[in-house]
Amino acid sequence: MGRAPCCDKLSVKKGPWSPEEDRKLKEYIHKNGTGGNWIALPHKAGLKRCGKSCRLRWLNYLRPNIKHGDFSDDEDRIICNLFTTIGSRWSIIAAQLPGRTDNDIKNYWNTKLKKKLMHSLQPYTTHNHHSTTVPSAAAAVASPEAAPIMSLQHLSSHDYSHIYSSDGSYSSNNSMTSLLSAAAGSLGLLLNGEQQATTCLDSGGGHGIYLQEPYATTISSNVHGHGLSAETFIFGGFQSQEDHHHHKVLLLSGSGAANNQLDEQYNFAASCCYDDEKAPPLLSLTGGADGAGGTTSSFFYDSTYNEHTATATTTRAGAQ
DNA sequence: AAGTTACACAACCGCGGACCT
DNA sequence: CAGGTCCGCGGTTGTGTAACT
Repeated sequence: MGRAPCCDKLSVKKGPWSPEEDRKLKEYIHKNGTGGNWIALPHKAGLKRCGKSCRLRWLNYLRPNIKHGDFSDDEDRIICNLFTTIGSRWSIIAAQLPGRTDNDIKNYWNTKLKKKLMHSLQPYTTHNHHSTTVPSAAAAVASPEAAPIMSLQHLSSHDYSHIYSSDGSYSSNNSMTSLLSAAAGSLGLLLNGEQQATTCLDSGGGHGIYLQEPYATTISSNVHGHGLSAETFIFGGFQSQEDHHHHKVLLLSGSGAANNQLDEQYNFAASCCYDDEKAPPLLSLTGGADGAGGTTSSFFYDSTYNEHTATATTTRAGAQ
């Protein structure tokens, strides 16, 4: 048989913790430790709380050396880098930031950092050089003919990539997609309904995103053919201008493993765009992928990238 | 001043893997 | 090995408060 039930859900208190409850919990843990059993702890400590609730309160708030308050620029950078590398693995990210909890970082990302990142990618129209609203990728797809080409302010107008949705129905409400949409909008990407099959890695017949040659290097993949979702990942390419001073990295990112018929396995880091003459890279990009079912890809990038050392290849046996 | 909306943060919920009996 | 609970995680919701109308 197993263990005793966690707690009597009807008799436990919920909601915000009172100072008195905090005091009891702190006192108990200081004297006895957690004892490796959160379920039994509240009863022993004289608290009418679920063990899970006690654990959360302790780990996220009462534990010593917890850091509250503003995040530093360094912390921002670490969070951005790790998020784009491993996704929303908050506990792993928190492990890299002493004093910060996963919950803290998660909240910070959702409420501030994501917006901050978006704001740093403010677009403008390159056709007439006046400010305009950022069109989401989804909106651009819905009305491709009306979608203005967007670009970063410091990128010249010829420095475009075009991004395509295979069926023109690129849309999703998941947050990664929203981020990517906004990023696409600010990176000179134009979505429309055409398909660029030659560089397609789409294994599921769904809404792959394709970078138009000659700039295309890497492609998105829709593993299960259900549009963008948590199981879907996108990765993007990069390009540079001839003068070696302006490097643009397209933010199209994600990570994941696909157990589809092609047995593709990917583990990607992400990227962002930057102009190394104006600012250091916001995010870096590393990664690679391998596929046992006929797909091979390699993809790497680092902050010392230049057009001679960086490569990105995407090949798919029998798919061309 | 009152009502409404937006935001930040704390806490809860449900799931999956680890573990116990 | 099976059946059950525990633990930790990530997503979501709830709550308090500031800003706005």
